[in-house]
Amino acid sequence: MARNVEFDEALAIQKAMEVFWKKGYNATSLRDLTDAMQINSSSLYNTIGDKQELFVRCVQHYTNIRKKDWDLRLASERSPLAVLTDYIHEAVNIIINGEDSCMAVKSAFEVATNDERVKQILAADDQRSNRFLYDLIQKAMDKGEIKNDEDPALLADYFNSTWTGWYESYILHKDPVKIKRMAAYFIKQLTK
Amino acid sequence: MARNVEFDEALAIQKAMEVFWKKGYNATSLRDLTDAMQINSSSLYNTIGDKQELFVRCVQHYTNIRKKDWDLRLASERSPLAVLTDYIHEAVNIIINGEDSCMAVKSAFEVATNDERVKQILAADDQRSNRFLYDLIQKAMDKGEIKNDEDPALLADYFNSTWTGWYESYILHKDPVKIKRMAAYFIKQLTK
DNA sequence: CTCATTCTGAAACATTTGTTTCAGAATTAA
DNA sequence: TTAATTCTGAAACAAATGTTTCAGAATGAG
Repeated sequence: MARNVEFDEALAIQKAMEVFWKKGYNATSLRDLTDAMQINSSSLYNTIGDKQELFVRCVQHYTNIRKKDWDLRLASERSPLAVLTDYIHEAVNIIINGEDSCMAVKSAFEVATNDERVKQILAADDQRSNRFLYDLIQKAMDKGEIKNDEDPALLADYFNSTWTGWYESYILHKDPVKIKRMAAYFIKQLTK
Repeated sequence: MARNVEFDEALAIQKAMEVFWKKGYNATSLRDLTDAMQINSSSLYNTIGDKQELFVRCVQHYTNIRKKDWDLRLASERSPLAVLTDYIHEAVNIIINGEDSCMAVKSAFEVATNDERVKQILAADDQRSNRFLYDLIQKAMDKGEIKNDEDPALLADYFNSTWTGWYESYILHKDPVKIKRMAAYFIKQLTK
């Protein structure tokens, strides 16, 4: 037959994702992308497609990574509450030390309103995040690690939406203490 | 001397703000703006300045409106808790019925990371929002309307960052019940 | 090796972008 | 009215945008 694709598509998607993550969809040009991916635009259009398609693939990639992380944590042998508090502390560290906000959050506000496919991917991702919290809360309640006088689904919903505001706060104020105090209050609410 | 500016600048800013609000900064073109403002680009550049400057003015305008609303509510004769719960219910209605998410939130994620002036304006706005909540919580505690076993500043921080996630949730799931249930839990936490 | 097929690189594409130019219309103070 | 000044409209600007084209290099099957 004929020759195969020369570049590593997975790596190229990873590189493109990093650019989209940092600059956002609309502020990223095709040149920015092909520079980072180290491929020619003709190769891009031959294999992946146009800018929108590439973005969809990048968001997919981003949410896949998150999914793997949640699955790994859920499979842990440790106590549900410990897994949950660890997760929260690591989330705080990512907010405080990360170079950019969560790509899912940024994309929800910039792109999801106009692109149905992106919205679907992010909605599914949010649902998994929700489910992750729900499972941990439920298990922690069963084990008596936290009080069970509240609907775990409601708590999962509520806590799941809480992170987003922490990102915004850190963008505006760059105050690590603020985030840490909110996280501490968050955990205290669960356990007390 | 010479002739005066023909167009109503305040109205033009309002119109520009609506476009930026809906489409975001980067997805809005100068043509989009001049069409909505009904002025020629030469007039725009002569009076207000370039696209960035116009955006700054629009964000300013947006946050000014919010400030007025908070001041009005704080001046109310009603009980602090009633003012607070009313505010929350109205916020929920805006999320559920509004055509777009909060412009301050959208701009924080899309622009504030790259534009120092926008960041400053939004940080100041966030501080006022915080202060608004703090004052109400403090007053409600003094009046014994809510329990006072928690630092009001922490509560204000925490609650202030909570809204943002509700917007994201509504973009992704368009589920009014979800938002209402979170708001109810929110109020319950305060009062119980 | 041959040859059909597929990929790549560089250039070109038409649009759209944000911004500027400038002649002429409009205005105001004298 | 005059004259100095400032605004407006239409057109033009270079640069950047997303996308396509195509000749030739690379590849794998026979």
